This record gives sequence, C-alpha cells and structure tokens, in this order.
Amino acid sequence: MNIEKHISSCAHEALRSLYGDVAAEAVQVQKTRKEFDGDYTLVVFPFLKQSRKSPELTAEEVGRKICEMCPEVESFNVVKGFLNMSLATSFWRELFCGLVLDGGFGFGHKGEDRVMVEYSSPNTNKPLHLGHVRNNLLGYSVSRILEAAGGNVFKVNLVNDRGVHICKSMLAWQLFSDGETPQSSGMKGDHLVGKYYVAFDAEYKKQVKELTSGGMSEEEAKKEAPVMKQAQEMLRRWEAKDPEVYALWERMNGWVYEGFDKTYADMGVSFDKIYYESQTYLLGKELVEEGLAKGVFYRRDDNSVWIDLTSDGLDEKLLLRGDGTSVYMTQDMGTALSRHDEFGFDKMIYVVGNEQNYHFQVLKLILKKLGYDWADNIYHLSYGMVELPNGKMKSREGTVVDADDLIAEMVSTAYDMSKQMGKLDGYSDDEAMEIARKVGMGALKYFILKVDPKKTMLFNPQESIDFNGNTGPFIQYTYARIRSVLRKAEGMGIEVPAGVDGSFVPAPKEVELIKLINDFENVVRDAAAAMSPSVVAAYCYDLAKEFNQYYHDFSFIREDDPAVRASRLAIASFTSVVLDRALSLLGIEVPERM
RNA sequence: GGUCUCUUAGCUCAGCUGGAUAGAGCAUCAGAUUUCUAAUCUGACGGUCGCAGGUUCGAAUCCUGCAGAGAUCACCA
Repeated sequence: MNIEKHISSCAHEALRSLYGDVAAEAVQVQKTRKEFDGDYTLVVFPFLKQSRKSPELTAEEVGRKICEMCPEVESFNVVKGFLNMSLATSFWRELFCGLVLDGGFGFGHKGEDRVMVEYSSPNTNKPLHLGHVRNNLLGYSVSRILEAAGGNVFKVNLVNDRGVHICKSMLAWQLFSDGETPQSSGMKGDHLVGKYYVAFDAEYKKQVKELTSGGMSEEEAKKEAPVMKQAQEMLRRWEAKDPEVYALWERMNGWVYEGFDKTYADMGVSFDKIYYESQTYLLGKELVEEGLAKGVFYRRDDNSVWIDLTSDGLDEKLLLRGDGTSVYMTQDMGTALSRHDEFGFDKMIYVVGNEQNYHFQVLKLILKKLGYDWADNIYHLSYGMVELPNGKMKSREGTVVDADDLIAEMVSTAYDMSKQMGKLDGYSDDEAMEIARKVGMGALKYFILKVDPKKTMLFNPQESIDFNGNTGPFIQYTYARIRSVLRKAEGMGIEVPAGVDGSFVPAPKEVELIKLINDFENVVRDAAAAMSPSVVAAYCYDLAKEFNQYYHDFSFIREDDPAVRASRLAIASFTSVVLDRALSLLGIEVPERM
C-alpha cells in the first residue's frame, strides 16, 4: 500500500478540521530522514498563514489532531516546522502480513496499456559493441519494468539489414575471402562479416591514397575509389533483386543473425518481433503524398519533397529525394504508422542513443502536422553514450569494446575471483560456470543500468567493474546468503513460515525492512514513469544494504525463541523474494549460492 | 551560428515533482569473524552542488545569464 498517500490524506483531514479549506497539494508527507525519530514527516510551513502560529506550535497542534483522528499514528515529535510521526508497530506487522498475502506485487498480469518498445536495432555489417550493450540492457529492462507496472509490452527489434554499408562487407568478402565461412574458420558469424567490413575500409583507404598521390583531390578520390563504386553498384543490384547479390546478402546476413542470436542469449534479452529494414524501407511514401495533398509538405524544382519546420525553431527537412527514393525519416514515419495500424499502441518507445534526439523531435512533429494525434504517445528513450577513459570508442583507432569479448571477460573474472575465494569448492564445472555467468553478467548489467539512462557514462575496463560495494554481486550475495540460511533451516527441520503472527513485535531494523519491501510497488511505478532502470537498481541496493545490516545484528537459525526465529526467517525469506523480483526487472539472475 | 543535453567528494554515481546537517560505492586510514556465507558489517577522512543573479519562509532541485563538455542541424541510417 502507499502509506505516504494514506498518511497524507489523514493529515489533510486533520488540517481541514483545524483550519478549514486546505489544498491537497499543500500537504506534503515524506519519509522521515534517518537522523530523526519517526516514520513519516509532514512539512507544516505551508499552513502557517492559516494557523497564525509559529511553525513549532502549528506542528504540535496538527500532530495532536492527526493522532486523534488517525489510529495508525501512535506518536509524534516536532523539529522546527517538521512534524515527525511514528506509526504503531502493530501497523507494520499487519502491513507485512498483508504484503505476504498479496505476495505478487501484481506481477504476472498483463495490463491493458499496449506498449511497444523498440530497442537494439543493429546494423548487420559488424558485431555488437559496448554501446549496443547499453541499448539492449536498457531496452530489455525498461520492457520488464513497464510490464511490472501493468503494461502489455511488445518488444521489437528493427534490424538495419540493407544499405551500402552492408554491401561493403559483401564486396570485401567476395574480393578477399577465398570463400571463408563461419564453419570453415570457426569464427562467429557477425565477427567474420565485421572482419570484411574492416577489410573493405582498409582497401578503400589504400585506393584513396593511391588516387590522391596521383594528383586527385581527396574529395574526388573518395568518390572515385573503385571499391566504393563497386559497393554502390552492388547496392543497385541488390535493389534490383539481382539473384547473385541477393543470395550473397542472405547468406552473409544469416551468419550475422547466428552471431547476434548468441550475443542476445548471453545478454538475456529477447524480442517479440523482429522487423527488417529490407522489408520496411519503402514504407512512408504514401505519407509523402498525403503530406503534399494536405499542403504540409512541398515539392522543389528538382522533384524532391521537403517540410519547412523553421517556424517551429527547426530546419527544413528532406522527405523524398529527387529520384523518388525515401530517406530515413520517411521510413520511420511509415514504420510508425504501420505499427500503429497493426498494433494499436498506447505508447511507442524507441530506445535510441541521444545523437538522434533531433530525428525523433522531427518525427513526432511531422506526424502531428499530418494530423496523427497518437504522435504524442511516441517516446524517445534517449540514452547517453558510453565513453572510455581516453574518450569515445572509435573503430578506426581500435578502441571499440566488443560485446562478446566484454561478456566473456566479465564471466571469466567472476570465475577467477570466485575460485580464489574458495566459493566454488565442491561444485562441478557446470555449476561453477553457471555461478560465474550469473555473477559476471550481474556485475555488468548492474554497472550499466544503475546510471541514469540520459547521462553519458564512463566505462573503465580495468577499474569500473567491481564485485564489492554498490554492485550487482553485492545484491546477489545478499540473496544467496538468505537462501543459504533458509536451506540450513530446512535441513534442521525448522519451518519457515510465509508470514508472521500477532505476537510479532518488529524491531526498528525490521520496521525499516518492512517499509522498504512495501516500497517496491511504488518504486516500480516510479521507474516505469521515468523509464529508468536506475531507480530499480538504487532500490535493490538499499534493500540489500538494509538486509545485510539486519543479518549482521540478528540471529536466524541460531535464535532460540521459536516465535522470534520464525518471524525473522519470514522476513528474510520475503526479502529474498523481493530482491529476486527487483533484480529480474534489471534482467539480472540470482544464484542460490555464490 | 541555431537547437538540445550534461556539470554534485580524488574517481564512479544517487539525490524524482523545491524542505531539516547534500548521500552511497571505490580509493585512503582504523576496527569487527569460537557462532547462520567477511563478495559482509562498523567508524574516520573527504563538498564553494561549474560561476553569477533571480523567485521562495526555504533552492543541488525552478527561472535567467555566463563558462566548460557533448550531441545534432546530410539527397547516411
């Protein structure tokens, strides 16, 4: 339940009975800060004009009234203009019982709100890198969060599988590969294709250099380089569905998809539908006609079509080339429309890097101008770039952090560290690898998701990923520890009850845990509203930290009093359930031991 | 140049719709294990919340200006 809201409306009632008309917005109830006594705090400054008393006297007066009117509020104290209220321990006990009974926090029920989330959206000419990792983890986590908050979520991926950049890899493979395949080389398909993309670039540079040393300007050389002309010719043949080119394209993309599937599986992300740009790139042309008919767009002498957005503080934007072919914006408009027709979304979320902020601003605006009001339901979940200690990732300088390498590195580090600490003693290789996989991926996912999506984040391969402190493994460890206690209890024949009985008087630390557990529902709602997994990450950390303190100060199976022991085990058990649920929203798995 | 975003401890980050003495982790230093997992816990050290104004009883938070960093303004996607 939302206790703040409840206390807030109690306070509102009390204020009204004292001072008459009081605006609900003026009533602000917040959690009492740890350094003060109390559970919830009412700020009384806004009511001084009506009370005509000092802040302290006003708070006293309101406090007495609330105690009188609201049975949950047991006592209060006043510090300056702050009224700190304490709730009865029986209230917390009953709250915990209610949570256990409810049990699910509404999980597992698909809501009414139809939400489409597009993320990942890779190019098929090279393997995924660190930037994609942030995108994928964010997209997946946000989907989970929205689902938990009651959305009917549909995850989609729009694969950029066509274009001259794809042809570059294909051409280089034809020229230099001697027929190399993933099978013949043992190389992962996406990496193999990426290798030829790099090979193209090398050859291209070589040719440009030759041409410029022959006296040609660099600009011209870039256009005239034979491999570039060949790549463009190949794109034309692809568009004409030339059987030979098409077959090669399908074959090489197939290799890439096999590779991507592996990376996606490793990251634990999935999609409900995959769109291919080769099937959608012609969409949107009828919208251009529509825009022209409505006078929203205009045609220039060279037959190209534009929209003038200067009155909205933006620029003029091209929508159709002079030769009648469409551009990125046109495709995206068409894709959005067809998705809306097909899926009927209440919300469409694009998880795309912040370098495309302008694109999405324009996309929404154009759709609005065409009269599609649902454009208001389009959200660009814009996330910041991942930077390395020496700046941005640059493929030319070989500073790109490859996703597969990173994953392998994380898991092997987790393995080595676990081994060193003797955590893997007595486990089979498979069990040990499974623990290392969960912990290593947990570290990576938490590290990336704990940062506010919109912020540029720094990734230091040597130092950034930690397993202590505010990290994924810290939270996983808390979970594993609880599970260990519960296993031992079971082994000793001690029953772990789901809830607590009427004799249970929660200690202050237990009240803190109950409060936090109760907060989970609000946290999910807030995270969904902000589309920010970092809210959930912070919650996981708070809960784990709180529990670790509890664990340190209290006994569980060592406790002699059976009733007390049972209550503690119940709290521990339920904490593990919430930790599991919360981490699952980040796509992080929990190990039963580590 | 226009538009947008970011700037909080040595480092990486929290601080949401304005509220009390700005919080964590890492790093540094000092402690805690006969006892349920020490990947833990306790403490110390560390701040001109980029700068300057403004609104307010009250500003890291809202507004304006300035500085620094980044993105974008393609007949690329």
